[in-house]
Amino acid sequence: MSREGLDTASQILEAASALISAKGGADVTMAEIAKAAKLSRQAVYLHFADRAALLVSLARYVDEKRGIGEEVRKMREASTGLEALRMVVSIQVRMNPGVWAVARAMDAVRRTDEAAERSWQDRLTHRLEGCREIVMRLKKEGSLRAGLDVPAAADLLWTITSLRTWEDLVLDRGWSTQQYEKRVHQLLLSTLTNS
Amino acid sequence: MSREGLDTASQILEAASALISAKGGADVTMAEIAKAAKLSRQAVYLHFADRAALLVSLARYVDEKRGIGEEVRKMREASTGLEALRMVVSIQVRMNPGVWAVARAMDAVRRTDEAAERSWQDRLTHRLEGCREIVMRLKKEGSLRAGLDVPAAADLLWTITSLRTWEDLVLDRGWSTQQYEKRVHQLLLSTLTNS
DNA sequence: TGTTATGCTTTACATACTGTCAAGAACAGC
DNA sequence: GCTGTTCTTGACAGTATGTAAAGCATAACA
Repeated sequence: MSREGLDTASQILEAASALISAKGGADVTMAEIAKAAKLSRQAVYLHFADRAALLVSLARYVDEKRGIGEEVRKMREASTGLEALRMVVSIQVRMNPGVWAVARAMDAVRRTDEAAERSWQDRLTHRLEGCREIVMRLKKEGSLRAGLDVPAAADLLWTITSLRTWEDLVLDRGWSTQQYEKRVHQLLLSTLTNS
Repeated sequence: MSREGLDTASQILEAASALISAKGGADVTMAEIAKAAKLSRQAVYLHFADRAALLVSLARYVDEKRGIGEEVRKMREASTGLEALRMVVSIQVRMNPGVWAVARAMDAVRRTDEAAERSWQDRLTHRLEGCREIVMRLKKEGSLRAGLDVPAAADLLWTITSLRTWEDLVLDRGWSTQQYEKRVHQLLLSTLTNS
């Protein structure tokens, strides 16, 4: 609780975030995290009930650090649905690199851990809600492609702009940031809109 | 090596496949697999060097059992690129339910295991090659959307028809098989073709 | 019929990680 | 100086992977 710097829990999350990003995977042990945070392994358990709880907090921490909330707020205030659509892709491009490794770690444990699964579903439905809003704006503005109902369009927007798709195209297929942004935007336009 | 039935390795893979499908995840231990195959845990290690080797073999086994090779062959012999495009989606619908759980298990271990990662990349590039063939047929037949180059189109086809997208839409978002088939086909048409 | 090779079992062990527990040190505020 | 909080140290139980060694059962072989 020193006046300068972060509290201990945040120090742990910071260290964990750095470690997971560096190793690029979920295979980070509690001992490694503790060491990186310059604490004993047991001290970590004084702040987080278990590994899953730490990861859940970590996901939230990484989001906040990246200022995702602010970005999403800006997107909501876009002048048109079409503009919001463009911004969604832009946000993915800027946020995903820093979020990816931690998200992978979450995804890996969520099958076996109840808390992680709930946290995952929270984030999932939250993003889905954002997609639904955009699609409804498109519809309201007459931009939504004919014969496409709102729920289906929202689901499509959601999966096309997912971290997984980004991972496929950028990390596996080696698309540059510019290529991803341009092509996925075009994909969304031809899929969801009548333009 | 009994005349009737499978050999021991196949018995193990069969048991592992059933277990992973039943539990729907990668959290299956070697002891559980052995028990399901009615063998001692050590006997499993007589047939597979380690857990990763077992999973790699398992992926191949599940593919063969489902007859994926035959399906892909049929798709290659489709009369037109547009027809092949329709068949890709159809294959996903029929194969993914039985392949999904095993693929999840593979995906989970591939970050930490070299053999699993190589096997994963093999399958990945193989499917990607199939996507490239289809896109080239589209181009040859003049169906490819204007301004879309072949590599980019192949990557898009590949990620849109991936197991992950299927998982997102069918398992997470609850799309029915018919909905997935129809909508994803439509998505591919409006994204990749000029129709 | 005896011998041998194969496939499997049993038991034990080394290693690594998670999570728990208890005793004590360091250090703050009062 | 006392007390409460935070952290450390060390130990422990439980579970998983993977290795090793000795023995058993059986089918093929001579």
